[in-house]
Amino acid sequence: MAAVQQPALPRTGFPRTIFHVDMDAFFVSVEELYDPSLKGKAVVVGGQRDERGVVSAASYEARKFGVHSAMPLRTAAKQCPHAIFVNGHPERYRECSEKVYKVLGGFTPQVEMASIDEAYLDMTGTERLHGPPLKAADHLHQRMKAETGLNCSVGIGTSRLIAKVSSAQAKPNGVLWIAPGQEAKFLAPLDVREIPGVGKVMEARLHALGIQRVGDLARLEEGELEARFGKWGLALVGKARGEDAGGWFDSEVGEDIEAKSISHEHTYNEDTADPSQLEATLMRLSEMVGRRLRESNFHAGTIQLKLRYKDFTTITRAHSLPNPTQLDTEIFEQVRGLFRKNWKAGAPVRLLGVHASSFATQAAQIDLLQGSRQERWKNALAAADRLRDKFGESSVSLAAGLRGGFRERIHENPASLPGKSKGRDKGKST
DNA sequence: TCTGGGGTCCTAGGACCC
DNA sequence: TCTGGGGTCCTAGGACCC
Repeated sequence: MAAVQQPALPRTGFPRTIFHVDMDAFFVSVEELYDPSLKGKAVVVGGQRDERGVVSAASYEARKFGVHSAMPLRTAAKQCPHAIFVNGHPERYRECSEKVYKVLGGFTPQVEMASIDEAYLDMTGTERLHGPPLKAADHLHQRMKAETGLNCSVGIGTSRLIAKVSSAQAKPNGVLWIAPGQEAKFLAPLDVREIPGVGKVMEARLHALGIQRVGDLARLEEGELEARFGKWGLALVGKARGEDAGGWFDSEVGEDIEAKSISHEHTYNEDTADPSQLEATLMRLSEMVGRRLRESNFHAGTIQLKLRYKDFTTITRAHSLPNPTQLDTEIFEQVRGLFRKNWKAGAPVRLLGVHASSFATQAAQIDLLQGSRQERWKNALAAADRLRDKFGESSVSLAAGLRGGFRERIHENPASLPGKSKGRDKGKST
């Protein structure tokens, strides 16, 4: 009997079991591992009390005094004068984050670090191995503490959204499981601000409509939300029901996502209008960006300058390159050109940034290596399209995709081929 | 209060092409 | 000669997240 191919179940056809694991006061906890005398005290990580900068993380003790992340350090010092201020140590956090990742990998291969201190796990179908969700989470909790010395909170639900929101409710050091079917009921009493993606601005706009809690969203019609908030409004309706509506939230847990940009920026401790100092900073930032491009083997097609003046007005100016680059000198040349064209000479500068994006795909990189072939290919493909326009879809065919190399053929007119591809017919050629 | 640094995604307008 | 409409790329700015 022939095997019957089962149609893939739609994603919504059965409930997934998603864990969101969020480390508690991560930076502070890591600092405590290095200096146990900090335990139980008001600790602020991010810099010294008189520095220009913001709080990266605050201990629960410091939070009692209103200190929270993103608050200016100087404000934190006023609110909580007895707090201990600690500089951040990114290497330590990265190292601990790797340990966290290893622990999580012991539970499922489908682990996705969403940032340095939080991860999503797809635990669907692991019950035979790990038991029911709450038991698995309890086990995870213990293993995490034993192997990293750190506490975490775990949210469990049928979507990333529910897992994320429930881990926040579980803090600190707790576990919260939202049973399938209970999503909307769980969300309804929460402030709209608890929904990931609703920030200060969206919150204010929703409040202006009389919407304070997630449950209030149900009172508005979908059409009205879409009219007011566009694409976002529609997604919001889904979110209020606990669905992973739209964008990144919809992706499978553990899918590899490539970086889309690399940037570095610097805020001066004191504003400066000295051109040589400013350009020296741009050089340094360009080198940092270039190094990371080469590490990741990316070539950037667009280079962007960021410039913030004393009064905090900020401009960005971008330029796209004909040939994507990963070289410090080329990055610097571009960004210096943008700087010279756009800086109001003499105006004190607070921040400079260098940003690289539009990374070349592998195919485009091959094009690049082969110099003018790129141009001829583009012309050939454009010619094929024009033929199609004139004579119909079947008049021209491209024999193979880019994957196998440059094997395309324009059947009707082989002479127009831009060069020949030799060998390497089968298999990947990258 | 006086506002870091690293990212992602979205919107909107203009250029350009078909 | 005038007109329109869609698609894509580029640029600038801003909301949001950790």
